[in-house]
Amino acid sequence: MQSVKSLEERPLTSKPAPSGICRVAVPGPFMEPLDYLPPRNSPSPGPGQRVRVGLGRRDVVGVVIDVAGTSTLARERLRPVREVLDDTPLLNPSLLRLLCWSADYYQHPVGEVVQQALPVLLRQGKPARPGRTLCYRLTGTGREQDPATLSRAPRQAALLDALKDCPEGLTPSELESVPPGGWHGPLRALRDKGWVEACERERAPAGTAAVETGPELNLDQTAAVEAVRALFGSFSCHLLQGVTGSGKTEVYLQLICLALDAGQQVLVLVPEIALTPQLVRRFRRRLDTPVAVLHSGLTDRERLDAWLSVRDGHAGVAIGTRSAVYVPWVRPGLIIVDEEHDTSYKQHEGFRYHARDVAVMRARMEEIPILLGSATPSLESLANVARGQYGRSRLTTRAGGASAPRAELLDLRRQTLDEGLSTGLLQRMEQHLAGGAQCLLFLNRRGYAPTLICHVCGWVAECPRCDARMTWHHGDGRIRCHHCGHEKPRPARCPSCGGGLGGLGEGTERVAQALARHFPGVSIGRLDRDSTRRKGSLESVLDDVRSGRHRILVGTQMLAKGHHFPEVSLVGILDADQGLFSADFRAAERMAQLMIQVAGRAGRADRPGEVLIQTHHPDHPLLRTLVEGGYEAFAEAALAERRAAGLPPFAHIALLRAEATAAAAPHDFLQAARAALQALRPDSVDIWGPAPSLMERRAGRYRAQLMLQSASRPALHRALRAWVPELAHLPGARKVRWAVDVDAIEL
DNA sequence: GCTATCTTGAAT
DNA sequence: TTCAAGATAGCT
Repeated sequence: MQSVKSLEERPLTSKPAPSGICRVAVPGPFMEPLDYLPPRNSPSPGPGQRVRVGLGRRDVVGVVIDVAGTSTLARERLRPVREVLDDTPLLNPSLLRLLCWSADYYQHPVGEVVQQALPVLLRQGKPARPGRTLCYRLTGTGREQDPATLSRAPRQAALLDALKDCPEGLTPSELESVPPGGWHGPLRALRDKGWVEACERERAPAGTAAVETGPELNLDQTAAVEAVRALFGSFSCHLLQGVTGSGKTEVYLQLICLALDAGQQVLVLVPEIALTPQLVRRFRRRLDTPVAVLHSGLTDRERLDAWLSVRDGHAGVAIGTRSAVYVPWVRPGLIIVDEEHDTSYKQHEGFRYHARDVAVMRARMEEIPILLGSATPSLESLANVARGQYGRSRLTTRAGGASAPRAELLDLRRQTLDEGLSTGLLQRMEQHLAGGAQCLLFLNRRGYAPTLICHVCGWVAECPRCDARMTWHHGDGRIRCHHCGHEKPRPARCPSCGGGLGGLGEGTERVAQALARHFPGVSIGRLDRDSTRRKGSLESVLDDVRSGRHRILVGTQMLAKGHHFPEVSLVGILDADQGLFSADFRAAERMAQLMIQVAGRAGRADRPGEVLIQTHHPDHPLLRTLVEGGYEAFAEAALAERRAAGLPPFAHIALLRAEATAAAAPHDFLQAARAALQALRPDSVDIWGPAPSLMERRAGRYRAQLMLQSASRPALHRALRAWVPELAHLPGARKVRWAVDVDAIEL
């Protein structure tokens, strides 16, 4: 383990003059820090230290951003800092800079931005010290046990196995993810045997031993590692484009090891769903350093401890979801963003930042390389490669030499459909099943039928709160709105005419039912949010597919994440048309990414997978390009379309969104906002709207938006900086909930 | 003239 | 965001 130099030992930023004015980021709608006088009886705090200050008639916790000589306000109008909460800076200057950049770029109040980068306990003013948490570890006898002897108690075996990896013990929430279906029982059994004991843990010891070494890298992987290694020590952005199963994670691990050897820390960002216990375990087994995990499932205490262990330089690796991009560190070495195309990196409410983009800026500020990995990179990143801004390495070989699946379009116009399944697809499934293989069907629609309709009068079940139809769920006999969560029992008869009701269209439930009819005796698994709601049920469905019990698996986009099924030889995409004609210009990109990701789940070396895509538009140019040329050809064509239409990444957009229960309020406010913007005469910025949002009414609120578009990023931001601070004072601003969404990804 | 509710402006 | 002063509606 490299020498650990804690933040406390680092030289402080220059000592502020005692008369200096503290500029403090406080929670509230302030685009700039507020000015305070130094505290009366203690030394003046410096940048990065938390302070308690008076704001109105209450006390709030803020962070000193910088110390200035003067204030725009008269000195006697300033209040002194009430209390300094940190002896040393909690956030270092480069992180403060990143936070200020973020606040400006996303036009969000700086105090809210800083606040959201802090663990909850620090936001509340609690001391920045690690706590002690109850955990469980193996006893001496426990360490001598072989999990294999517990074959009759698989959950105990899993627990034992996990505890062996962590000599310092596991906390209850870490145990949560180990065995499927609860850990209390198995843990009790292990404690009764005297193999496990309770203990208190302050933090993981400095040196954890790697218990596994990685496999030999192939040529592509080696080349990728070398390409990124050459970039160490300065800013550079590199795309790792690797088909599913090509071993991107091994490249990450090798690079992490190189950075650790050089005494540096590594930050790894993953999409929400990808941060599985298996991934964390793999990292812990392979790396010679504590691995701090940061995600929303932690308790406040655990989150603070993980955060501090990175900030103090204790953990060499931090792996986390979106908000981890703001974790402070002391020896920045490398940032990795896995599945960089994933839209969950963009926060969809409040401070609407894009963690991947912030990560790139962070790498630039820290002067370190950043690696973006994906099998299906975003068009933004591919455009940056084309412009020469990003480097790129490709991984083309799949594990075990599996070849890429063959894709084919199935023209639905010449097919009879049974519950969304064409004869052509059913026949092909039969062949594959007869050959002993498995089939996987993708339909991005859960429930039984997306519409419940009256066969007599045409009445359809609509959500009372949204401009949307309610989806019929057969399993529990209810109808529910997938947009707001509203649900009720499925009416027995048409409320309008008393006629009989039926389902229009297909969801996964209905397709699974139809498949059961077509393939009697074949076990069918379903993978969607409904079928995996119960804890452990996701794992049990996956196990049943891997063990071969299920021969057919039908599911939603959950299929696209992480699980590989080597025995699957046929992938059916039931409805490719959804993404083709959407009003959202990113729909096609998302559909192509999903299709490629789902297709990537299948196949093995001796039996390449086959992908059948059902469509009513087999001549659609983008779809054809995707099928004939693969994702890269698709991306090239899609980028050409975007360029011709002047859309991102060839233009930059920002949305002003507004919503209210009163139908006219959003439009009126946006109209005023538009006028205000035009009065500023922004240079080279186009204004579109106000226009109703794609689904105008949602959860009882009417929604509308105004779009700003510019080919020039500086021009767009100049306009935003002048305009956004005016918005709150506009007539009607308090009658709506409004938000600025810079680089909006969903329209 | 009273209270309950809404609107508005300000916070350093 | 949170707070409170001022404005307004509805009522006794």
